[in-house]
Amino acid sequence: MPSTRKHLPADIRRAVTVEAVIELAALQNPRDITTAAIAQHMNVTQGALFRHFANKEAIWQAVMEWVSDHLLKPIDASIDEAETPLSALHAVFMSHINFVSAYPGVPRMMFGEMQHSENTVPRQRARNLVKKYGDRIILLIEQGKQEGQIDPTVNSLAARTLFIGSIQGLVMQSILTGGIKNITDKASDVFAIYRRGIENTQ
Amino acid sequence: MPSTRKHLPADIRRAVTVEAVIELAALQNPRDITTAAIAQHMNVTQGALFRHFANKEAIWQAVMEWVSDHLLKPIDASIDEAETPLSALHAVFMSHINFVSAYPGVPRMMFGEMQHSENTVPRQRARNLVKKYGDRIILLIEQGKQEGQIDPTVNSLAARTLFIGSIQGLVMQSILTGGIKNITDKASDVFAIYRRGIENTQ
DNA sequence: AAAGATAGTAATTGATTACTATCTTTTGGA
DNA sequence: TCCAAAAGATAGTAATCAATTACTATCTTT
Repeated sequence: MPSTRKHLPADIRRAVTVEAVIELAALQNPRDITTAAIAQHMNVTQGALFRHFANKEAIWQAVMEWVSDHLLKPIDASIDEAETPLSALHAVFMSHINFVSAYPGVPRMMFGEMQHSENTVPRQRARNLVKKYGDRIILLIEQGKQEGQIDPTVNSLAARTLFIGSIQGLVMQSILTGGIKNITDKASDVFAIYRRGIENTQ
Repeated sequence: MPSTRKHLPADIRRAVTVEAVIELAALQNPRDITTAAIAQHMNVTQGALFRHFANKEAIWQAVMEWVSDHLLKPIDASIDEAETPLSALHAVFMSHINFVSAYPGVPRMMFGEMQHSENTVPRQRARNLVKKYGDRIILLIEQGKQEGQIDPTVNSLAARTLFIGSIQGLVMQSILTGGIKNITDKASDVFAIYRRGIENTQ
């Protein structure tokens, strides 16, 4: 239960702002979330936002940092707990699906940030997140090859692309059908195909 | 060489407008392509656009129709020419990659249209295109199962999701790296993994 | 309790946007 | 050759947006 106090400490207010943006992103195109809409959603006047952020871009920057933290943390935990590279890939896959299921606005924001032509700070953060994420996938695939679990003839870069794409496909379909809830069920079947695609079948 | 005449017949002018939007979408986020930018790109004043389109949404509608035509046509041709369902899938995959390689702005527009919350006509067209496309994939997969080329235990819906996702993954990566040209090379490796994932290995 | 610091309000600004009203030029057929 | 209709130019409008300003309320420290 967030405090109903009117005056919040600056760091709390910034966190509340980030939450507001993430919640709004689940309901509408992130690109046309106005500062007025953000402020209204957190019961504050529009001008108050600029007490805590230099400009709107700074808000997006904070949001992307939040996403980076909250996606990578459970994923790294999944990797640590897994016993084999292939089971780690599966765990990462499911962690990721759980994340986008909990925060449906996030993939929409990522798509949006990527499309920028100018290299804004938020976009750099988004790119950086995807890169870090991809590096972890590559590492697991290489480990899987070494341990004989993954076919050595598989192109690791292509496997990484397909891994990320498989989640994108699930997200896109959930956007189409409207429901992001049953995404978890379908995820298993999709990963099963992916797994067959890279697994070593000697 | 397009005519350098100032006054063009209405149907030609509409076609030129669609082309302008598609070209601009390759350079910037489709959402913030202004009518002024479209007009400037085709050497016309902004007000002139509204001689040929009732409003901006009508422009997007025309663009989505163009996309639908120009994507489905070569894909249907690929399917007709192919001899087996699996080779048809491969041909469709490559047709699609060639298309997004030729018109890098199109996937960006599709992503953007999908994210709308309101059900605008352009968004409906986009959804409809994805549905038609997906139906073709499902059909090929089912045929492949019947002919024994594709593993019958594979979930067809999941296979469709992964097929579309694989292309999305390639597009996303090309957006990240900036170059959409070498996407064709990587595409083969990605499809190879996908193929392994669904192929019948009796 | 006084005083300064922090957080929020309400109103306003300039810039940008889609769209429109009016005038001008071009085009093609009689 | 002339003229009406089509196409484009010019010059607006109203609405929206991010950002700023002057001021007020509320906390915290001494």
